[in-house]
Amino acid sequence: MCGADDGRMTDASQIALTRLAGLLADGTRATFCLALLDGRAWTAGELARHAGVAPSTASEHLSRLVAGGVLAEEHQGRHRYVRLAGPAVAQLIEDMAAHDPPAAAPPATLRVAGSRRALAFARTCYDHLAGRLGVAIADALTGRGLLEREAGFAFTEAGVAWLGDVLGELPATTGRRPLARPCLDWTERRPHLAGSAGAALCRHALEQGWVARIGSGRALGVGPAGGEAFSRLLDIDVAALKLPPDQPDNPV
Amino acid sequence: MCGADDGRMTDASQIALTRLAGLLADGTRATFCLALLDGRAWTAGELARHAGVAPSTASEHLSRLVAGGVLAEEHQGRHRYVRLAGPAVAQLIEDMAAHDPPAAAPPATLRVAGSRRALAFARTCYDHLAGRLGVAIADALTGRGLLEREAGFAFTEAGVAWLGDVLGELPATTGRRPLARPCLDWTERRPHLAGSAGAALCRHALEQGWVARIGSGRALGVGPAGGEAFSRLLDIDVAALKLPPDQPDNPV
DNA sequence: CGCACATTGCGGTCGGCACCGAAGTGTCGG
DNA sequence: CCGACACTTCGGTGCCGACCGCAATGTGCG
Repeated sequence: MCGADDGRMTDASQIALTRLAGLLADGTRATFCLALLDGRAWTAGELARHAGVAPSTASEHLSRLVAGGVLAEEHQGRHRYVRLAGPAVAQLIEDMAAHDPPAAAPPATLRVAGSRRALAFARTCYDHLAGRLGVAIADALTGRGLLEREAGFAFTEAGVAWLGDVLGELPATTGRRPLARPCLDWTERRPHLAGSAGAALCRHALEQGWVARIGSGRALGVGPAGGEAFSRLLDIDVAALKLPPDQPDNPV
Repeated sequence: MCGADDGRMTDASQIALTRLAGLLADGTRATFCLALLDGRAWTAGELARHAGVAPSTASEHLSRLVAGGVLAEEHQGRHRYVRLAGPAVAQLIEDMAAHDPPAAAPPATLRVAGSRRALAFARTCYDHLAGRLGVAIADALTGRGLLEREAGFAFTEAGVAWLGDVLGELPATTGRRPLARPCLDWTERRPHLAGSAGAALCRHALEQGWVARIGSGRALGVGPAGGEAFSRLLDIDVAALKLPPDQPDNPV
């Protein structure tokens, strides 16, 4: 009745299946994909260091993953940022990683999901703050008339004064690096504050103990001092950021 | 806050991911798995011929797939039957095969699902009838007092008469092969009729045009003559078998 | 009991691929 | 304009695995 040309269809599926599986069958590439499960965009060098391979090796792997539709890439200056191509790919990788060979393993998927949510909350991007916290800072600066969004980011006169007040001194502006620059956030899809001011603010936050690195990655946690500081300086409610508004509460 | 020991967790996921992906990254193994997507159990030799490799090669691949939890095996006489380990594995393989590299391909999943349903309906098993049709035949024979289920299958006196009436002659019983034997159906999980009577009935159904092979596999289609014959001989409603009762209608 | 057949185990061969180091290209920042 | 840095490209090396043929094992059937 039906079932004609099953052979051709199977052949096409076969090459698609082996191609995708082959991409994930390598330990280094699998390490890349699992690291990218946090939803962030990583640079090629970061992934190389994370996996313990030479940058040239990582470059080849990334090119292959991008060509295979597993990753999406974006060039930003001298960096090559890569992220998972989409939620379907992320789901597929989680499913495969969760698949147990003989006996069941503890629910690893749960921990990955939790980790992903934590990382979307606050992290560093290159040398400045990103994630929901970074976006909230940019929003608060704009809302209080300290930062202009027209033609890229630019601090107002009041904004420069605020910056000097917070940091104790203004960041050096000797080079060509602008004081403020917008940087697209990879998880929020909205700009956060980059440039020398963004870097100085991030360094200051780390030095003051407002935020602290979690583990060896770029994830950040906000301590009590940070909650107080962000609330006092910019009226940001850090606790409210930890659960995104569109995602009430689904601990799986 | 959270996120501790992410490294260990990632390592564990990494080996699980590469292990599973490595199993599916080979063309021959992928061909096996795609063939098994029909839900049937195949013998090692059948899969070897289907993929065009030596039996020894197929044997190694199957052992690896079984050890990796992708396939489940069952030994029946001198045959080694393998099938997908479970619906989760089948879903995973379909998802991976449907994943498009650069541009999207037509919905192959639909066709596979359709094919699978058709194959679960009627097929050959070794040399006799299986699938829902095979199970229905065994049920009808039992219900009409032609077949006893105690201590394996055994035809009653009326059953032997019915058999001779249908076939025109009784199947040879010279060897040690029993006239009737139960054979567990892989998709229905219930026994159907094997033995020399099952083989003779299958051969007769093919010769009379009651059923016909679909493509090169073991799938069978039931023609008009078959519908009439099964209804007249055993009061089986073939049309009702085509949609399983517990699965109303979900064309995906 | 003996033949036929399905399957498995074992060496041996060969191709593919992951890896590195070194050299080249483009960008950032002073 | 120049140095530092991120990344890419290009040989070259070594290992892993897919494949086969042959021999051995176990089962079904006459």
